[in-house]
Amino acid sequence: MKVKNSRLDAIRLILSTQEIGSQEELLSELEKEGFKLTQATLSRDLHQLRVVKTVGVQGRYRYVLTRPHQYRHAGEQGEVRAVTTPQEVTGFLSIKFSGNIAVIHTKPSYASTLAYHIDNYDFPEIIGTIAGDDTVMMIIAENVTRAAVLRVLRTIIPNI
Amino acid sequence: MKVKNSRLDAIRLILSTQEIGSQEELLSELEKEGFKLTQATLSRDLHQLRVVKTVGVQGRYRYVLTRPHQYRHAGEQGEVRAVTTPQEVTGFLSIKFSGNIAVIHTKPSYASTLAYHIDNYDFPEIIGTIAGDDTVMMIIAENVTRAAVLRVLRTIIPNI
DNA sequence: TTCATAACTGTATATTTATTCTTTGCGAAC
DNA sequence: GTTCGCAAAGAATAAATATACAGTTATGAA
Repeated sequence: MKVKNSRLDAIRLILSTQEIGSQEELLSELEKEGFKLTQATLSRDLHQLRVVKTVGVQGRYRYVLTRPHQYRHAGEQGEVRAVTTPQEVTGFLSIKFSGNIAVIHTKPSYASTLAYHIDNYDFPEIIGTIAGDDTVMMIIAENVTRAAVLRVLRTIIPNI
Repeated sequence: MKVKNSRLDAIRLILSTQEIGSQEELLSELEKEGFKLTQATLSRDLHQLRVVKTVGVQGRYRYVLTRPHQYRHAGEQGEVRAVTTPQEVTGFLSIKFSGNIAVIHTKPSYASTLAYHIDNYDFPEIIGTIAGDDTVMMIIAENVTRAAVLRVLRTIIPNI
C-alpha cells in the first residue's frame, strides 16, 4: 500500500510536468523513478486517479489529471514534497477577475497543469484553485489586490 | 462537407444527452439517426471534436465533450454556424447564488454538459465555469445582477 | 474545362488500453 | 506460529481505439 500511494503521487507529478501521450510512455518514466510495474497496473492506477486522455492543441494525445485539488489533500500530515523547479508554464490565454475570484483561461488541456503549479508554489495570496480542461478558478485571499495576484503569478507565467 | 458537419452535430447532441461508453455504442446510435460510417471515421471525428473518454463516478467510462475551441475555429472563412443548436439542456435541478458565484446542481453526470453549453454561448455576464459531476460553479461578472444571469441562462434552461 | 491539391472515408491492421484470471503479499484475528 | 480475508499486481488476452494506406470525392486555381 505504501508503494502504491507513492506511485500514485509520482504519476501525478509526472503528468503535471510532462506531456505524456501513452501508458507505455508513462511506464518508462515511472521506471526511471524506480517504480516497477506493468501496463495493467498502470491502467488501473489511471482509472483510480480518473486520469483522462485528452487531445491537445496540436492534436496530440495527452494524459491529464482531472482533479488536481485532490493532490493537496493526498499528502498526509505535513509531508514535505519537492516543489517543481520554477519553469515557464505554457498554455496561458487570459485572466479575468470578479470579486475575490480570478478565472484563467488556457489552451485546451493545460488548465490542470497550470493549477498544479500555482498550488505548488503555495502563494499566500491564493488560497485555492480548481481546474477544468481549459479553465482555472482561483480564490484570492482577503485584502490582496489584483495587482499583487498578477505579480506573484508572473513567476510562473512571465507574459501574464 | 455537409454530411460530416451534420454528423459532428449529431455526435455532440448524442454525447450531450446520453451516456456513451464506447465508440461502438456511439456508432450504433449514429446509425439509428441514419448516419453510415465506420469506427475509423468515428475515431477521427472524436479526435477533431476533442471528445475525451472519462471515468464516471461509478467507475464507468463515458465519452464527454470538452471545449468547443477547435470546432469554432474549424469553420472556414467566417462561415456562420450555430454555436450549438438552441436546445433544452436536461438535468438541471437548482441554482443558488452567493456573492458573485452561482452554483448549479444537476442530475448526476450532467454538470459538464451544462457547463459546456454555458461556455459555448460565451455570455459576457458569466466569466467562467467549472464543472464536477453534478455541480457547476459559475463566476459572474461584476455589476451583473442575478436576474440578468437568470435571463441569459433561460436561453439554455427554459425552466430555470 | 482540366489539373492540382486537399479533404474525407473505408479496409485492414497496428497500437493501445481494459479486464479476466491467478498469484502474491500483508495485516488482523485467532 | 496459522488461517482468513482482501488489496495489489502480473501474465495473458480481450476489447477498444488509432492510423497507414489507398481510393474517392470535393475544391479551387488557371
